[in-house]
Amino acid sequence: MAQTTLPKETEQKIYQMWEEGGYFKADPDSEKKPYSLLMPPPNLTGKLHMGHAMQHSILDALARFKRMQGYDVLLLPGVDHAGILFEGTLNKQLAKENLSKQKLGRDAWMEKAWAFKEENYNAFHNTWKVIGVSADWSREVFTFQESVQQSVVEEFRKFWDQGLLYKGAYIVQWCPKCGTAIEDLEMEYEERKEKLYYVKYAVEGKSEEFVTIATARPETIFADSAIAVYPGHPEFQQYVGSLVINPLTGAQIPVIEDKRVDKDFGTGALKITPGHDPLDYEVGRDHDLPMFHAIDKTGHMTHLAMYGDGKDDTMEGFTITEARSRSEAILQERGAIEKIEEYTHSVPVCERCKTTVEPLVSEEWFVKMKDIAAKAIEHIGEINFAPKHYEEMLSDWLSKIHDWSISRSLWWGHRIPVWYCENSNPGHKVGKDQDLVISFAKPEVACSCGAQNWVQDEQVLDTWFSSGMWPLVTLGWPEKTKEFTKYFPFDFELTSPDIRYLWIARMIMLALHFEDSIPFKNMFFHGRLLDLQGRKFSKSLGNGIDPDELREAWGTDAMRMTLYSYSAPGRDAKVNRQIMDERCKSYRNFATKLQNLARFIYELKPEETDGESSGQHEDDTKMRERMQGVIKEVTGYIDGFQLHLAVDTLYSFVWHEFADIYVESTKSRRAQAQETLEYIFSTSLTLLHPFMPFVTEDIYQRLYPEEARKAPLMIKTWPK
RNA sequence: GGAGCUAUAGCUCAGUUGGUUAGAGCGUUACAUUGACAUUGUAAAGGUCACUGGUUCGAGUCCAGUUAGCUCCACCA
Repeated sequence: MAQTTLPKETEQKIYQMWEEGGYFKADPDSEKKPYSLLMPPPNLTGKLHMGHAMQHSILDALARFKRMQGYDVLLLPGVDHAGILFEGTLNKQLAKENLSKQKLGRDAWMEKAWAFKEENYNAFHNTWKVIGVSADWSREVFTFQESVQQSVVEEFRKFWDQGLLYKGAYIVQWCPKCGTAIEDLEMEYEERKEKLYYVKYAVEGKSEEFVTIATARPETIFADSAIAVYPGHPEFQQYVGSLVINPLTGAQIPVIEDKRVDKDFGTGALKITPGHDPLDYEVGRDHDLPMFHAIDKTGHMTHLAMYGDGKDDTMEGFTITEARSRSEAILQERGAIEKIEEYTHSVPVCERCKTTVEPLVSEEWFVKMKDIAAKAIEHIGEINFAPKHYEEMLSDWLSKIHDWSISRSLWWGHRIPVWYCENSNPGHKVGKDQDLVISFAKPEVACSCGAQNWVQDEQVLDTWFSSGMWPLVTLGWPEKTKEFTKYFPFDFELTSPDIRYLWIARMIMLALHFEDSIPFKNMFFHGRLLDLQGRKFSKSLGNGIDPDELREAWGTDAMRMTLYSYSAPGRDAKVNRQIMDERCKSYRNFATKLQNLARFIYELKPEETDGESSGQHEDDTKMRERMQGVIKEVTGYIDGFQLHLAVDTLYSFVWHEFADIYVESTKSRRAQAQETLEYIFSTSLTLLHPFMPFVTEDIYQRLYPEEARKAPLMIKTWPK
């Protein structure tokens, strides 16, 4: 007796049969009405996990359902190059071989990167195919393939022509480990117990008078350019306009007043360090304060970290942690510390590598988002969200949007397609008149110096700059291909709620901006599978469940059914391996039930009619009516993306209404009921196919060899 | 500080538009077994649907509030 729903080899054979039959392929030339589904491209790191298995199972069920309903279905697959994540993962691996970006250099590193890409990429295909995804593999897209690179250049060029791009030195969140700017959305906060230092700044000319500030980061005192107090500070107001002495550098800095200083925090006075804090950056800008950098992009102290005139009075090269304790010691020595408090606060860390993020000023590219977001807000109602309330959440976020920082100091990504004339000293300002060309390849024209001394911008684009275009680039944008005409906007897209702002909001904005259209008609947010404590599955926690293991243990169809049972829109579920096994087991048993029903109904068919009239018994009529009801219910549930209800309905109908009650009741009048038995069973098989494609196809092939020779169950007409 | 989600059987979850005795899987208990199926069947135990109030002929379902948990956004000198 089989342990799984079907032997692996049988599943493989069936998949191969489908694929060779060309049933996965969309046909833009066909007369059939289109139904297009877009696979969220998994990140090119590691293997596919339970969340992917969930997404792909849902997509596949819908695709199969629509195909059976006679649509020309396009299930478009692809993979995301996952800029920062991929680069981080690769660098970690390289570190084990004692290699690094620096050691390898760009070209050698890229070679490694492409090899790593291949490795991951192939692993993806295996998982996809074994779980039965009926995607049109001939149209698969990788976000870093050349055609997409060309599309991204067009995207960039259009933004530029529309005056929506700008480049400049702004304060950004910088991850020293990844070596790049990241966005607010790519940070998370870690609660940390640190110290809050109350530091005294002596008032110039009055050695006994001080302005005291509270800071958690004494190492940034080197880059202070002012002290700000809130307006009307009872103690410090009198010093506004005076100078105070920086207790580390000895520099004189002004005391200013600013209403952004919180009078309830610390002493009501704030040191202003425009180079290393976003709020200070703004205050500094508004007060025309100079900007200093005491910390560099690698997280080490710069030459500004001088606390005396001596050659050795420097912290240059110190890490931030080292500099902090050293600064504390020096301030103590100098009597500049009034007190130190225990202080628990949240520290921003890089979501990818958990390194503390340093705000600093860097030269980056930005897209002006206000108008783009406004248009998205205007049209977002045209998208049908499941669950409904996500529409408002996205709309809220869009209304509070800020400019999008799109450049990343990485190598794995779409290179910014901007070429500067090497000799024209592009400097740090980029304006429309700059000697600059937007181009995928090196421009062939002469630049201002008369030769072709073009150099390309060193940075790459944020990975979401290309994935935000996913619904467009997968259909050949900006070309108006026949695929684009037929399949855009997509009928269905889904994702985990985690990336609704990073990704979903971007796709909506970009499609409306460039094509005046929503990117998809239905947007489905599935819930997440969490561990019993409600934590996300992660490598570091080791709490993940490998979909491959479930598949091996119970069979693909059993795993798919389990995932559908957890697919209620927007509902998370807490599971562990045991709970998943229990569900899988019940669906594996269900598959066995189907096989046994098939054997009973078809193989143990009565030879002769047993004298009963072949006319229908009252039970038969009732059963057929009930079947009609089930068809309606299931169709309705799938149309409403309630796969969990569809699956539930079929499970209890087939097992408990049909097998347990009806089939039992026909044993005394078997011949008379035979026709109805076959009708109910084959119809159920058809209805189950989108969810349990392998078992149902396998049974169908055996029971209906004649029909199956012409066409598999996969494209049998959906019952009405 | 702002927003959202969740609370139903021992566990994990369903419960479509408010309508008789609130469901499933697993678990528990008793019984059944040689003609499709022990990967089974029959039956049973187990729920004041978080709490309080409201709307209604009628509320797990709608409204308000309370409590608890989770998530997101903003801020964190």
